[in-house]
Amino acid sequence: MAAVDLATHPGHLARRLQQAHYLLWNTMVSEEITSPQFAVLNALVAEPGLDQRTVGERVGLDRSTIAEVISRLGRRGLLDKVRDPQDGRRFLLRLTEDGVRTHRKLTVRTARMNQVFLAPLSPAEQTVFFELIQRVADAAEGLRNPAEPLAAQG
Amino acid sequence: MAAVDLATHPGHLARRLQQAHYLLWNTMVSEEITSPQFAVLNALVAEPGLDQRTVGERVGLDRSTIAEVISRLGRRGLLDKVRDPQDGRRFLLRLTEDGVRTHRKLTVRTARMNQVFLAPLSPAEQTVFFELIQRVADAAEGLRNPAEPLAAQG
DNA sequence: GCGGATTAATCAGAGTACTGACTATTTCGG
DNA sequence: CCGAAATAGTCAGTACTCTGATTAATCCGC
Repeated sequence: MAAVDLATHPGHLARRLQQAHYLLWNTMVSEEITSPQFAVLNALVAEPGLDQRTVGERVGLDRSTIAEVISRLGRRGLLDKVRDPQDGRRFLLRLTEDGVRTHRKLTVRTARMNQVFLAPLSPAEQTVFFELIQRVADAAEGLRNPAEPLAAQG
Repeated sequence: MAAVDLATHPGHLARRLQQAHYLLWNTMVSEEITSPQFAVLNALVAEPGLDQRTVGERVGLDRSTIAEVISRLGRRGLLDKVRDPQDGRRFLLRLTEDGVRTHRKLTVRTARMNQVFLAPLSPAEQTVFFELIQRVADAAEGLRNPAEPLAAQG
């Protein structure tokens, strides 16, 4: 009997947390626009004219995934994609009016959903919740991209 | 400028946390066996002979996903699947020797990985981290399956 | 013991997410 | 200015994740 308790495995908890969120999003926010899609809309509201790669960086999606998400949003007429005249490798992204409207509508619903989602925690606990998750995620992302070249190691 | 700060959105944080975990798992634990696959192996070490649906329940995966995960583990010879003679709808699952060996090996590596992943938090913070995530996830899952029929509600 | 409801599993379809290989374009050293 | 390196984006392949529809087997009321 060498089984472990998955409740002490942060990866397992992270997955369960995300699943629970996905479910609530589906019922309280939108069945069409997903959470990552909303994140992309949001990034383009904040900084219109970003290129695809940078949007991915802002919302934490790799080049392949961001390409698919953007292609879906484009098909639904929520954003436009034009070649950068200054750099023919880039596509510049900008929300359509419909995209802006959709973002506005979902922003309200998302706020409501977050309240329900976090309701089991007191305001003080919510602050801790955000802070701890962020610290763990930031640190792990840091392991990925070693900013400074490491010195010799055995 | 109506953009929101995604750092205050638990869904976004959950996704980032999971991605960070995925990455670390890949480098520190296994490139072949994924974290959900390990969860299935673990469930079958704890309770050999479970059926597919129950395994899904234990690890938090729906019927479709668990079917695919199990089919992959079966293809790799890590588990066996036999019809329940008592109930012809069910498949009973049991790890092969190779499956048990793999679980044992990954258990060690997973423990190491969890230490690295949680290193940014003090032991006290780690406890809080687990507790808060679990409470939020449990509550959201509870919204999904109303255990007892609710009384009248306005 | 027949027939409808329930339950276990599969299948089709959509979306997210990664890696590795490739193409197109730009940048920069000589 | 030419060619190598770097960069943006695409494509193929794999895996996870959900929903809704379908199939097969069991359960249960009569």
